[in-house]
Amino acid sequence: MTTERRPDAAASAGAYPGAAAIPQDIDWSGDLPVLAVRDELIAAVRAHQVVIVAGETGSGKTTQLPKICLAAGRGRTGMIGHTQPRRIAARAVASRIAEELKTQVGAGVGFKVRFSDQTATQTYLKLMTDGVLLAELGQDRLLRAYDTIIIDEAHERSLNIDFLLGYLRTLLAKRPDLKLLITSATIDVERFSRHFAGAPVFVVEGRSYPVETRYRPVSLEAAASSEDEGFELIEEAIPRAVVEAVEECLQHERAQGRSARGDILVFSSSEREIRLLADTLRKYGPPHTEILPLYSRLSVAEQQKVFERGSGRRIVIATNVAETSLTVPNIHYVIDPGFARISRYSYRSKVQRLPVEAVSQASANQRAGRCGRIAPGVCIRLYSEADYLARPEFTDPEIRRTNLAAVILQMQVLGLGDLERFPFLDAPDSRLVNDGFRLLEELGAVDRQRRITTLGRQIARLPLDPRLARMVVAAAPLGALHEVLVIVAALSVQDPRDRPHDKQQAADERHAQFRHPDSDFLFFVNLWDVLAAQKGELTERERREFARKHFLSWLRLREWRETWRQLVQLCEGLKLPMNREPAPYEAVHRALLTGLLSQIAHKGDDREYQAPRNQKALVFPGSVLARKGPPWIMAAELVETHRVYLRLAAKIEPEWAEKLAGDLLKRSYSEPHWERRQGRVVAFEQTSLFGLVLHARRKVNYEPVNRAEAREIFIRDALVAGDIDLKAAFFRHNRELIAEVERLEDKTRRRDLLVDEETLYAFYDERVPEDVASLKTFEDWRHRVEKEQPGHLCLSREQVLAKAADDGTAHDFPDTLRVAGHDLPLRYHFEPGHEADGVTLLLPAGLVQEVPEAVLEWLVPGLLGDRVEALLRGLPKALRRQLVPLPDTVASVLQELGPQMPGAQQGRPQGAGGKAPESLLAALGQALLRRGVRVGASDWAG
DNA sequence: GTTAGGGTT
Repeated sequence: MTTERRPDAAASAGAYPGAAAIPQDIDWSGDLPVLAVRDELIAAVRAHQVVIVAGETGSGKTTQLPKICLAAGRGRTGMIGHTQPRRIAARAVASRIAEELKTQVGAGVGFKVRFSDQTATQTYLKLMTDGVLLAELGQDRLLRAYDTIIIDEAHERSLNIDFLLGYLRTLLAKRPDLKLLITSATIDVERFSRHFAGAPVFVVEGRSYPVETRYRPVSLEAAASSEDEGFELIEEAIPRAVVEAVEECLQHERAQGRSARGDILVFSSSEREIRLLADTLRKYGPPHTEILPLYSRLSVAEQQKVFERGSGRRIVIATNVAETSLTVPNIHYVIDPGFARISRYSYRSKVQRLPVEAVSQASANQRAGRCGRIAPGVCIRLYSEADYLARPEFTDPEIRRTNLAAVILQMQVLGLGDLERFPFLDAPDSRLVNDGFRLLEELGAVDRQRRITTLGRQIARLPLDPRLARMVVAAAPLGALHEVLVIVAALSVQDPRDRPHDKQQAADERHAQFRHPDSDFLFFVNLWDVLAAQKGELTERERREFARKHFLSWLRLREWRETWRQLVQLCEGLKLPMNREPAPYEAVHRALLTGLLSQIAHKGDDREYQAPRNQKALVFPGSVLARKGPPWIMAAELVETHRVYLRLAAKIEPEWAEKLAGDLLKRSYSEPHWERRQGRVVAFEQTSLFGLVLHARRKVNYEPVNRAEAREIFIRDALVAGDIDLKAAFFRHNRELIAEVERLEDKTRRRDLLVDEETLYAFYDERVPEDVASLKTFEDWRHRVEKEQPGHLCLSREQVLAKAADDGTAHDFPDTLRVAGHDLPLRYHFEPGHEADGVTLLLPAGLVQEVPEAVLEWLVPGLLGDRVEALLRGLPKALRRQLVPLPDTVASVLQELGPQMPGAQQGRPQGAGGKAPESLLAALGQALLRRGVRVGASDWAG
């Protein structure tokens, strides 16, 4: 019986036992459109490496194609791998096909999704999510386990599907024996065909009922006066139009004379809009009608209501969850306002945006199709046909609007080379690619040259968003792996908290007991600890009851637990040690921060936070930090809806970010200056990360920052200016030398004797080594160098004097004046206008009477010239005219007056013995008289 | 003062 296929299977299958389990006779019963072209498809699969099958819902492609592949002889040298976008579909399809092939799920037909692998050695058809197939690439680069791959629902164009389609195109050449089938809704199938070298396309009709589309554009009158049209549209016009459309559906049904009621599906863009529509319909809609919201985050119990047939008419208001993921039963009418929230990652602001946008034609058609599954339906579009036709044909594929870090990292691990040259169906925007690389660099997963690092390989091994995986790797050395795994697992599944709209307060109160005042993340740890303690204590029934009472979704708790368990196993493989002791706040949050560096924020005015790249953001209202507003926080998500919200946040210290930031941290320095007390050059450092100032003004040692500049400042402000606590002979020597020259400058009333600072700077600059820029390094060096050359740093008089000093200086500017038998000190000061300008005789009080006025008039020889000139200039014009040129007169008069100065003749005591000193004015008068100019006593000015 | 929807080594 089995002999016919044995040679075929045994020849190449080797250890693959699945072939032996394939049934001989395939049951083709069932009235499915795809079966009409069964034989052509079988022939096509045999003849071509790639076949594209386009068909709408009800065509039977999903269940029949694997059977067609079997009939074409596939599944003989490897399994038929069949992917689905969603886990639930993979399971469901597996069980339907298993039934048709009269085998058990987990035997001939199996499935593999996260947390559940129901395949066996004899499995020849394996259903799986596309993510699982991608993950298997890590172990099985050529996908040797399969001889046929079916990529189902390729039109959904998720990141996974686009990556697979690109990869498979490169794989086909290396695996000529591999067959590939791609199924899609009947949209854009030519694209798929072109991508795979003109693969044949089979279009199979759908088994659905006709849908009449009616266009009922929303009246914008109400919105016309408003400033924000979009807001008005949702607030006023759409609910009104929905009420009218519901009325139209009921009229249509009455006109049809249908016996059974048909339900109405209304598409909506957000939970908020669903509430609004629900309220409006309850108020103004038809009576005796059940209004049911439907969205993914709704509790299971509330979602379940949609699937339980009630007796009355129902209007289901749903998000896009009803477009592809869930099939709402008994829908005869669809009302489509034509909007949806579309995720768009902004590479500019690094923020995930969720703008409400007009949906594509493809999406609108998919929505309309939802009412043609059981009977002819009516779809009322709340926009015009022209509007519809003006819309883009297809929704942008995910690869065009998402952060690409994870894909890039996977491609690096798989060694797929240049992402720009990878055969994607749609090439990702190069700016998104660059941004993805930037994030990986921020995480340390790639280096500056964009090569994957060891850390990057660890991150890639964890089935997590790269940011979350980074946290896990960081946690172990910080002794916080337990806490971080609990948190990361929670962050990668849906939030287990239920918050029913009518019991929000009760839910919040129940959740509050697990809260931590500073961290939304520790909520998960606190909850985890309580749940973990129950495991040995309570029965599952009691634990379910606990979850229900505390508004926790049992399903999502399970996902959390299973994710955690998977991560724990992987961490063992990565040799990351688990901490037994509870980790302190700081350790946990430092680990988390490694993944969230670009999602920190600083408190600004009001409640607003300053997020990276000059963005304003608000803490999400559900956060424990929403009211508190600590100065620095980090957030697991930065999402823009009405505003930019920081979701799941915790208080941090900016220093943590500073330490982690590495090369990302920008440092700038200001006001470098010498500090005598510290004996070094310091400056104010400002650190910033992504434009956020972490520390504005921190005094730091400037030497390691800029040694050359610090050294210059040290020489200039410490050594040259002398502002340094230095007990050194050279220093005293140099200081004295300089002081002496400065005194000379005062005496001679000039400022050009002392060499300028540049010269002194040059002196030290030449001698002080380049690595000396502080008191300590200077002294260490000096002690060494002075052992060899004691005078190495001593200035000479010549080095300090700018000009050769006049030898007569000591005579012309004596340091003392002998008066009445005493040598009294003279003080010179050069500062015109100052009280002490000129020369000052320091006279003890007791001697005041003994000093003749005349002595003081003469000053000192060096100043006599100035004094005489000033006196001559002060003469009346008539007299002065006779003395021109004045400088000549001064010079010749000085020749005569010099010897007459008191004390001019050495050894002759002034004012003692001999005649009393002559007054300067009298002597000058005599000298002028000898030149024929008579000056009266009254001619001298003041 | 409130988040479209999927998926995983």
